Amino acid sequence: MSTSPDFRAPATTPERVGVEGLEEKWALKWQEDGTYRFRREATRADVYSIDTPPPTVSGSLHVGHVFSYTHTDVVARYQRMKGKEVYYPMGWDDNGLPTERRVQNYFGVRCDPSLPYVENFVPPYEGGDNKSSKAADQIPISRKNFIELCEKLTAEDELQFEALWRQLGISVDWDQTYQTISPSAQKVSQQAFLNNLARGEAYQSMAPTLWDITFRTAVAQAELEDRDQPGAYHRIGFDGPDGKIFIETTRPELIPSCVALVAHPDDMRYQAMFGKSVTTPLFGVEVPVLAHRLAQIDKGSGIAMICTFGDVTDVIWWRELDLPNRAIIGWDGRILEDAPEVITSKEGLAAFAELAGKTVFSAKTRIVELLQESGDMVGEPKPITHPVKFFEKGDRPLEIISTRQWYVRNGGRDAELRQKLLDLGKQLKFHPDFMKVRYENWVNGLTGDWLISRQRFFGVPIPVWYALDAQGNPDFEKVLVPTSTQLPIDPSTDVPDGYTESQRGVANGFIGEVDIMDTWATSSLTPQLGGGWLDDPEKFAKVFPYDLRPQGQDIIRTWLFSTVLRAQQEHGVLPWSDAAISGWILDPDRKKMSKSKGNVVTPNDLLVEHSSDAVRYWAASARLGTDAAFDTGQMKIGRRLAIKVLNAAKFVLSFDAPSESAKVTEPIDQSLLLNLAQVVTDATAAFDAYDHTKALELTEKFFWNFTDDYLELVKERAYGQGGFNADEQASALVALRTSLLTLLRLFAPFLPFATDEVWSWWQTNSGSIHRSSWPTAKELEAGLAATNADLLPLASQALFGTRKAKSDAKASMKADVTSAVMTAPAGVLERLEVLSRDLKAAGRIGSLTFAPADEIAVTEVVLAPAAE
RNA sequence: GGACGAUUGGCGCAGUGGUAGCGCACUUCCUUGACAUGGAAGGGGUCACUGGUUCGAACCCAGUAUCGUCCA
Repeated sequence: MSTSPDFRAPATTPERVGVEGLEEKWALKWQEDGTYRFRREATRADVYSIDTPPPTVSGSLHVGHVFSYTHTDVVARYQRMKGKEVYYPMGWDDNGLPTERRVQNYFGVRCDPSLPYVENFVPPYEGGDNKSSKAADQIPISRKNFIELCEKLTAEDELQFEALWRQLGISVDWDQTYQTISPSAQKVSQQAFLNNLARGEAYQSMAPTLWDITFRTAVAQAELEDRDQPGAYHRIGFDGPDGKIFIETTRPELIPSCVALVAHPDDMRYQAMFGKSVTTPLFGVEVPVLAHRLAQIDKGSGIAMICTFGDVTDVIWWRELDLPNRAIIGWDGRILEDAPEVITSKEGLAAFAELAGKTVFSAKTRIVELLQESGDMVGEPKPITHPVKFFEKGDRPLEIISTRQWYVRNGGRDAELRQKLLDLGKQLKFHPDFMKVRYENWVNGLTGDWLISRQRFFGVPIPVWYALDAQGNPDFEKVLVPTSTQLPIDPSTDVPDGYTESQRGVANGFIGEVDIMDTWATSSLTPQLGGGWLDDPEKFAKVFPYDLRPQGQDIIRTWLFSTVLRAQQEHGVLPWSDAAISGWILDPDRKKMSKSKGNVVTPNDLLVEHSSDAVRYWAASARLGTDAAFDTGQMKIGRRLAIKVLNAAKFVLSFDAPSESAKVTEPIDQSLLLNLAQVVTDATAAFDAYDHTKALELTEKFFWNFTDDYLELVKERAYGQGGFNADEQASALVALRTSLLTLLRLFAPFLPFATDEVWSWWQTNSGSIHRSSWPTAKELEAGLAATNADLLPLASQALFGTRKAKSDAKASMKADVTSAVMTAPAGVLERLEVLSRDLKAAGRIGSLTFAPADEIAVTEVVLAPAAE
């Protein structure tokens, strides 16, 4: 049991203080004491819940992690001290491609689902260099073996992450962890999908799909990025009724899949051609010439060939102009063996045979030769640079192929849902507010539903089977679903109700869906995963909707958006009330730090070198949404601050505790507490507005004023020297201890190690400072005369005058002054005279007189002869 | 090309209408009994540019430039 903090409590201070070793000591103590454990008996109103996007465990630890997680932790600690029961779980994102990739490189294996499981499989090596190794050198293993290795490696990675967070002092409840691939996560993910399906929010569709040929998987809009690539315009003639029509294309290899030519309806050059037909070169296929607003008059020759499919504009044309599908690119990125049925001529089939089986690249080379031989191509290819769509994790251009995929409605094709999501975005409080625009831009820019099928191995299976008809062909309209109690399932090994395993793949039997879900389909459920949606509904009711979602600005369109979407579908509400967006870490050249640039610093070394409090100080000095420079200088300041806190505390606590009856009677002491009360008020307001940097700045500024000026000013009185009586001494002691008690708590969210260290010297009956109460202005101001507030800044100016006089005289600050005259404007002079005795003691001034003048200064200083 | 943000002393930043601030670095001084992992004093900026509003602009408005991020 702990009691309220008591400034009179006796203290035991160490001989020497330092920040070394505090991390190990306190991380252990907090763990033993369960300092950050969530107490679920709290009411919902008393809970503050945080939904942190789980870090990708297979990614490397990055100083950016330290940065943004500190921002969140500062808020968590503040809220805890405000009396909230903080629910701060930690998840591990071990689901998906990054893990697959890392396992391949780390163990030198790759997944081949056709292989059987091998008991006690030993991978060729462990601890790969994390560089991409050649697929040919990797040993193929079964899906089950592969997944076992994924799980083994992620478990190791999780331990590393946890150790770092503990060392950094992130106040996570380590009893509340979750993974995005664990059985319970799979259950949540599959249940949410089945709910989507039941409500008509999930559907399957045969559609042109952006396809990464390296990963052999479909890719969603959120995972796309444009990259400028070299290409070349090939000028190619199509035979028309009135002679040749020339197009310029970067993809001549797609001529066999050409379904039409298209020009802008206003383009005068092609008015006469609209509605007529032309014939494709080499393949002799008749295709129409059509008009569409998306054709660019000023691009190339102004008329383009529509293929199925060369780019996303082709997909739009294909859809809007109702064109046939003549796909020629397969899942492996090679030209299909069979030509489209529309190619019937002997010459056409012969030309296609030249391309069949080739990669897109080789097919392009060959068809250019063929076109040049036939004279259908004019001149040489004209090099250009143009934007090409890539999978953000891929390194080859995406192709568009037609496949059956599962989709989740996201407002991209539904104005009503889109508006609903925009409205929810307006309700969500972004910090800083301007980040909201990124969400709105994304929602407004959605062009289609969310494709969630992935043709990968390590992930959450789409939990459905399909019935097979009498011929043994799948009937994708007959979707067989599991019951909730069966989850999680793997359709490739589990069997739907009403069937037996022997019916798998046979006529009138069933087959399992082989695809897994997009990682976002699970990651968008972190509120549900972390809060116990299915397993612990009682807890879920206490933490959902959450109070805070902290995250980076880069994942607003992915993580934030998809989480809002799923919460809207499942619960009809926002998943959180506030979103705190951290900025980037920039290197000294103002470039974003990233592994590929080789400018990343290892967080562990930083924490050891500067201390965790110091690194936290640097991170906490950056405002939300603002990019911060990686700055070890700022860490050194943080380290100095932490040490200063320890030393100042040691000094204050070196005096005997004042008696029960002691009161703050001296005007300057009252002024100190009144000024501190204002800091408490302002810092609290700043925290409530998610402006932690302002709270830190205010506290820090006051603290330096406290040590540099106030401590010096009342030192003599606190020692009971210089002719002060016991009441006057006691007044200083109460003020000193009360201030320290308050300052420690104001600093606690930023410097959790140093502050709890001091707390343990002193508040031995009060438990951890991190479970103590946040200070209030009210408790400081009680019984004080508000009119004294102005004295502290005046005292600082007066001390400054004294120091300047000594500094100008090149004398030691300790030098005795025989006499001096302090000047100040008339009204101020009376106030300063109140401080006369403290000022004389602090400045070692024998005789201090006061005189009116425009400015506060110390003049006519007569230094005592230096004593030998 | 669009959206958003930034531009303040050598560096990193604060400052949203009333005579430019902080930290680091720099110069000089002080080894004082909490702290040399310290302290004191000092030098250094026409607040990116151009217009406008205003008695008054780093701050509000319009435009320009440069940088960054996201999206095309």
